[in-house]
Amino acid sequence: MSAPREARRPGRRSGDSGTREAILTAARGQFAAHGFRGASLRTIAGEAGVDPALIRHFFGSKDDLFDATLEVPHQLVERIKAELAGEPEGLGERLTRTYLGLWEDPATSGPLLALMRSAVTSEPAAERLRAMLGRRLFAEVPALLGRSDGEVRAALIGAHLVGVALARHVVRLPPVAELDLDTLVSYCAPAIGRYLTEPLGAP
Amino acid sequence: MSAPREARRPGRRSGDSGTREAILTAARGQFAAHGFRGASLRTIAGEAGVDPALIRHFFGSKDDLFDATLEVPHQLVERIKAELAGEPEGLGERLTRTYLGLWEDPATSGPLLALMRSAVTSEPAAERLRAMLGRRLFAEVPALLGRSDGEVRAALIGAHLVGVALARHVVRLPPVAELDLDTLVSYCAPAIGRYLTEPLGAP
DNA sequence: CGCTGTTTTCAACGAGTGTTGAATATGGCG
DNA sequence: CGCCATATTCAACACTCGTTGAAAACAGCG
Repeated sequence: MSAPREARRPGRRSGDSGTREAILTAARGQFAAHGFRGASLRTIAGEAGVDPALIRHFFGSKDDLFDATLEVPHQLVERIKAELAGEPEGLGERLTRTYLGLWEDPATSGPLLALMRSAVTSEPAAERLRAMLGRRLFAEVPALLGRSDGEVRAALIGAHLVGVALARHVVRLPPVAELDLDTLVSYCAPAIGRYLTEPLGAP
Repeated sequence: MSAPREARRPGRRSGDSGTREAILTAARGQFAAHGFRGASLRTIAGEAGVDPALIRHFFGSKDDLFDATLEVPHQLVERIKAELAGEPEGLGERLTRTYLGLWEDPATSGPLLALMRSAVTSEPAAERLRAMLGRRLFAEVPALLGRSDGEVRAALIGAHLVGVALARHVVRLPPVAELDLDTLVSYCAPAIGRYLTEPLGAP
């Protein structure tokens, strides 16, 4: 089934063993699959073909390892901010396509899953998410959009999109999970667009 | 800090000790706070002022206890179905107010939180949620709405509302969490209404 | 009263957790 | 070559977890 099981003796390996990266990759996978609490250092180490003690040597505690995993989402926030700075024509559709597209690519969906699974279960992780979104995204949206109530609009849009991603990729609810990306985008984009431009509140 | 610590000796207690209900209440609280994995039988038992072994005596395994906790959400599904059967005038607003209102009342928000936290982290719980929504809600929506694509519409509405509830009550994202219910409903209701009535897809 | 069934605690097992200190091998520098 | 820093494993500690079998106290019925 898996790699040869000759018990490896201690000591440094030959050549450029990309062990550090292997651990990070395994950690992302496990955090994405089971959340922060559900993922165990022993499983992560096993998947990386490594002793658990090595994780501590490289990263310190389990929390520190989780932090090291959160670099990618930071880049994603930047990507969305860049999108918002573009021309407002068709912004709603581009936004939903970009965001939902991030969930289709395993390379980016992994960290997003990990963040979601962990933020829902552990308060410290939720705090990190709040800080990341609040300080780095919402704070700049009003300026980018040229509207004073941009923060609320951004939050509503985020809530809707996250809800769709959750239904599609976490709970895998049949109707939303089985649509292909293009039709799903065409369904959601109008609502997103209206949150961007139309007046808020009751008519 | 807490109750008197006289070590209680074994044996039945006097009178009608509502212990079974106490365990259920504590379980709901802990599952809501930490999800299925994060909640421990020992903590639940401690909060109910009871030995962990008593949980097994009443409910069996931890999974069985969790199942016993899921009665309330079943009732909530029925409540939403009743709403959908009402007159279509202003249905969007009534729906979002009803659903988001469920999250404001601690009695109903507890089980919802537990379900959400657990469905996101554990696949069996997600399966239960899928079954509950798929069989008991989505299956009947097309008939209730008198539209063939009612299932997709219901899923999109659900995704949006769940996303808002998640932002407001789980992650507690400032803009959405701090609005009072009425304005929040007035912001979201139009989008929900359009998912109910307007043609789906790109213009 | 005595018997039976239910409720309750106790003590413990076995597995899994994060973490730690020490031992061993390799790489690269002087 | 010799030396030090780095990479790697091993063995173990101190917990916590879910689960279990048995014993003790009470309730209610005959």
